[in-house]
Amino acid sequence: MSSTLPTLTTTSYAILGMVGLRSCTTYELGKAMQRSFDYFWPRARSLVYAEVKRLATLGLLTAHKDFVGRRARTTYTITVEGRAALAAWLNRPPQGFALEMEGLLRIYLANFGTRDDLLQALETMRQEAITMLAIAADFKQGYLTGTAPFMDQVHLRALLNDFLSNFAAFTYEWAVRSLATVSSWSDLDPTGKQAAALETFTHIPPLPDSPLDKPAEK
Amino acid sequence: MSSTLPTLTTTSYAILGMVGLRSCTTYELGKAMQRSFDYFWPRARSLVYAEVKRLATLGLLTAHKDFVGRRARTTYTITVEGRAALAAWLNRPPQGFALEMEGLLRIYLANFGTRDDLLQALETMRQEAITMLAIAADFKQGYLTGTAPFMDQVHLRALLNDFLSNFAAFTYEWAVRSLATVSSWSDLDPTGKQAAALETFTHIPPLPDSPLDKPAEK
DNA sequence: GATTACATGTAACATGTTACATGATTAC
DNA sequence: GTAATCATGTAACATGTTACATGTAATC
Repeated sequence: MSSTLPTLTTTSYAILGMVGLRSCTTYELGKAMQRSFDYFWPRARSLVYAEVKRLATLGLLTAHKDFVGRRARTTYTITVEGRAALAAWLNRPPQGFALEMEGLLRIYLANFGTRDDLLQALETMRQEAITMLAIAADFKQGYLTGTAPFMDQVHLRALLNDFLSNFAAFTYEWAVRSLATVSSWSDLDPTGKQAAALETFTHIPPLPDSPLDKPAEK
Repeated sequence: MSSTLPTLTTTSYAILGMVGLRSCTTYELGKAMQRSFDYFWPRARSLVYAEVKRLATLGLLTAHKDFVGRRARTTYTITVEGRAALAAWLNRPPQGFALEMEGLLRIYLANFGTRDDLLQALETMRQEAITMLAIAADFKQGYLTGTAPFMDQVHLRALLNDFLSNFAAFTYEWAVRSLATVSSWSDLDPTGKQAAALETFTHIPPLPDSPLDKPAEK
């Protein structure tokens, strides 16, 4: 025991953890992944197949094969070693986040295109925020009516939903006010737009003035 | 002219656009990329070298070689075709966004670890938000004092900074309130925590009730 | 003149995605 | 019984990262 594992990726732990919550087939896993992780750890369904096999090889999952007609399928269950690996991972500090937003890149480079291009990009982002809000509302519904899976995890899921729904709401509001600003322009020429823009910089939220427990410098 | 280009990636356009803003060497490009794109299109510096060559081969950039001592270096400049390619790209709707946040995954799987693990993860996220706020504050400073590069783009950069600084502020506040919640627990056991959690679901922001201009369905 | 930091790149590798293939089940 | 959709997977490919290698300038 306690041999050092070949380094697993975050995705490995994500999958290991999902199986830990409930034994399931690879297919269910792929589905659940999309339902649950899409907004904070998005991965293609096809990844699951390879990863789950690797985890089984490492002894972190056990595979149970059965048949539907003549077609095989595999159900995976977490092992004691799997739980230990998860616990060890959770004890290490998390990686930083990454945000990829082509829409923002388009703002950065907007002056190579037109005002209408920019409006279009902003509108697309607004639509996405709406989609995300709708999904968050669904989750809310599920938990409030008690029909959501893993009701015993509400206290944790609530933290997540707080983040995700407010992220969506914030994005929505930003898109709306940006659309208003750009709509008020007749083109993307800087002339006459600087003063108002500089003014908005004064509204950006200040640094928190009393860090709760900033770790001591060494 | 107008031959269809072999499909360029978003990263290609990001690089093409940076060169468009100002001709520069590959090294400067790598630096600038990190300074500018890190929070909405993060990529490793080493990518630039390969990509810039490809763009030159396609005729979207021109390369100018000169020497520092006996060592060659290359300065790139955008071509007319490069500008056209950028404009065409800006006219297409942007890809959706992707958020990758290991910290949120750890919340999802928190019950495989301890309360302290979770507090640690939240604290790491709070620190990251602080870092991001500090960077946003620097940009603000640069623009307000007029020392920032590309001052003529303030009207666009202001939209970006609005997003990024508010995203950071939002994340900071979420981390603080989540830390408070988890601190009030003695462990991660669900017992006695559900009611309060369900209550928070009632606070999630509602869907906007009058979409501005939801595109007509077909 | 040795050490360190800046500048310029390459190669090997890791990770992830798209497109396809094909069996089983359901709806008509 | 045939079309559509669900379930299960594989292989080829695209993209991106880490680690290294090495020249040049700055500093002391």
